[in-house]
Amino acid sequence: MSIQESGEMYLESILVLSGKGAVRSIDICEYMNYSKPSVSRAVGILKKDGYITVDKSGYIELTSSGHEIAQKIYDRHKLITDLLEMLGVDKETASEDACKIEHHLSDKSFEAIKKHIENYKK
Amino acid sequence: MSIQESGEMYLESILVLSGKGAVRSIDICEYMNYSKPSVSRAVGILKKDGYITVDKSGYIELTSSGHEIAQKIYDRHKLITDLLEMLGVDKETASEDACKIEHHLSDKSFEAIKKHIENYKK
DNA sequence: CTTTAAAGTTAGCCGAGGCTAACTCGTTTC
DNA sequence: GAAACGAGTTAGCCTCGGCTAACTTTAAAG
Repeated sequence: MSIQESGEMYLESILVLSGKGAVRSIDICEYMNYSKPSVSRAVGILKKDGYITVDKSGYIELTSSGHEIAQKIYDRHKLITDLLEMLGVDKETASEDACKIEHHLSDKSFEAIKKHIENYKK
Repeated sequence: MSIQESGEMYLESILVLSGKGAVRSIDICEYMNYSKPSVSRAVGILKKDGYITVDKSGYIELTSSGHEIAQKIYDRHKLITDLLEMLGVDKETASEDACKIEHHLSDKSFEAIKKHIENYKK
């Protein structure tokens, strides 16, 4: 089965947490504010589908396909946040909106916004 | 219970269909490409929650609260489509993306984009 | 060594929101 | 007036993705 929106959120969270050290399920629980069983199941699915690996000690790492998705979503998150902030939206609202929108932006729209922001910065 | 994303889609569809004549459940089925039972249940919920009225013949109308939500979502749809088209995205992709993003844009971001587009047009 | 605490899993509930199959009901058509 | 068709409903299935309760397992602390 192809990845769902919730799966994208988990992968993105793992990517973010990876930047701060080793990642276990419990870290995902705290970060996403989900219960242990919810995270346990999600981790099992992501593992089964080859998006992450989990070692004997419970440490989680993104595979290349998992990393690809996580990075794609994270890039969208940053881009949308930047766009909204450029338009005068406060950081917090921009990030909240980006969090939900990031899953729904096509590649075409992503590229268009990116080009626009790059031009604007010049 | 407060309205869900799917409820917003139904209300928006009813608004759009209203512009083309009277609206029955079967019209919503065709427009949204959903089965009759799915639409029947959704219509029942929207009615129960006071977003629409359904007369003895099955004709559906938005109440003021239903219309408010439908219009809000439709306005977001148009705004996002406009924004993406301004950035060079083709009409079809812009509309598809807008369809999904429209449910996730805060009032703040909506207003910011609106102001930006208005300035740009001048 | 035993107790405790932290991490993870298993079992099973729930709501949302799709679906099909099969029924009802009203109108049209022969 | 009987058959057929169109619209809507009822019953019930399924997946997704949260949840709690309760269990296991491992490691730390006394």
